[in-house]
Amino acid sequence: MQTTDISTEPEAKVDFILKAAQKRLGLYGYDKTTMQEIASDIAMSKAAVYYYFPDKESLFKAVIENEHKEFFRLLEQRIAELSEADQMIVELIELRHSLFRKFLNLSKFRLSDNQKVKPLLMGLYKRLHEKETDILSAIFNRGKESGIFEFDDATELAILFSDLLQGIRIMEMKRMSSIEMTSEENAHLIKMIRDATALFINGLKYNKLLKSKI
Amino acid sequence: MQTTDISTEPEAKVDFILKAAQKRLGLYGYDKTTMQEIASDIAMSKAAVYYYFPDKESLFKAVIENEHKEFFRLLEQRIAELSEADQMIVELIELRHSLFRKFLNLSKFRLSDNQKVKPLLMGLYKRLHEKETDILSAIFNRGKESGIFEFDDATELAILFSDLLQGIRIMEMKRMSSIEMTSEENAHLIKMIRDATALFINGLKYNKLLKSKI
DNA sequence: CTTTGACTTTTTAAACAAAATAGTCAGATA
DNA sequence: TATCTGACTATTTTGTTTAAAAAGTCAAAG
Repeated sequence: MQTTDISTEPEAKVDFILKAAQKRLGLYGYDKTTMQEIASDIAMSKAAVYYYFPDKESLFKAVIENEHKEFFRLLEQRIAELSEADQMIVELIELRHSLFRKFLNLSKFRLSDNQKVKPLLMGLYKRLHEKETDILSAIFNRGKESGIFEFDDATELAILFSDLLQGIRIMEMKRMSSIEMTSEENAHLIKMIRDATALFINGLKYNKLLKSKI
Repeated sequence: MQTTDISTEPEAKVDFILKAAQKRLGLYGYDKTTMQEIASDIAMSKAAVYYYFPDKESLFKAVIENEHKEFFRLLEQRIAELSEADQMIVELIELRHSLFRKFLNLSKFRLSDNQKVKPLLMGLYKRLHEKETDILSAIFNRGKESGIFEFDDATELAILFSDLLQGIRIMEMKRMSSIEMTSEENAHLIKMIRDATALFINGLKYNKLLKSKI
């Protein structure tokens, strides 16, 4: 878990700690990583870590927020390169899946479900979900304007789609043998997500055809 | 919780116990109902209940299997009265939703998640899921034959649809304020299920249109 | 064949002690 | 001054024992 040498710039040090924390968090989850371990990974004392972050919760919150920010940055960049709404949705689910994989253990909050951390994770997930549905709404509306989709309420539709994807993830995780996700399991999950997405998109297109014929 | 008088027929006595157990199970879940309570509810001694059922697990297993049997009996009866595949699917999700509501506390296995009961519940859920996907497969195939649906693999499709519905239920439950489900929450859940189903069906119809045009 | 009260066994819950980890701080270092 | 550390305290988690509750058994009775 030892990472390369420590940067001396003040700003970069924070990033350095974040990166170390991210590794542990992604692999073992909140409860199973100690502040001492993170400090040791980057050859710092625990107290030094506390110099940059007031407490464990803040550190992990920063890690997750960082990751979410990166997700949305990448997503908006990729979407900007596309013109059709259906392609944008496909791009979104692919990127969203990598984010999910990165924080697999966080999603598996059955084990190590510290009652104190739950509100934090819930809050962060809620924000992610909200921003995701905002972007989805915008994409759906774009599809409506360009004349390939038809529906009533873009926000409701976005929430439904987002829930549906999360639901598929949860169901597939329940089937998983151990804590870890094998590559077969991952392949199956991403296939289900793609299939569901394709059907969903086609449903919206069918709605459009129905309306056009009237 | 006192139920009316006890039947004296030997066969009916089993049903009587099952009914009493069902009430408790549906309301409080496995861990929070004792054999003594069930016995008291129907003015029997605990030992008498044990005369009919070897242990607690068998009793509750019988309760759930009973309910599943009833669900499939009703479902097949209703389906037989319909001619179109899309209508059948709608009928299925409505009936399935009432079954879900009946055993809400069982689904909420966060609280009172006795590690010993989980395998039992998992096994029973698996069987329900399998039979449900079998029926769904048959319906999808019927829709394909009658020329309104198009897809590759009916079984995969059925599993996807069933997972997707269960996922929506789980997501909605996570949003629920307390243990109980308010009528607003129920209304929202059934709306999401209906919307998702409608889109799913339309997706299959769009696939058919695409194929026809080629 | 069915039921029961009294019984034993197993499981859950409470209380407490021990170990691990989070978080603090005065002083060192550069 | 800003950064860092070892040694410290406070809190949380874990393990252990004990008491209470619930599961499960059985000889005897109706």
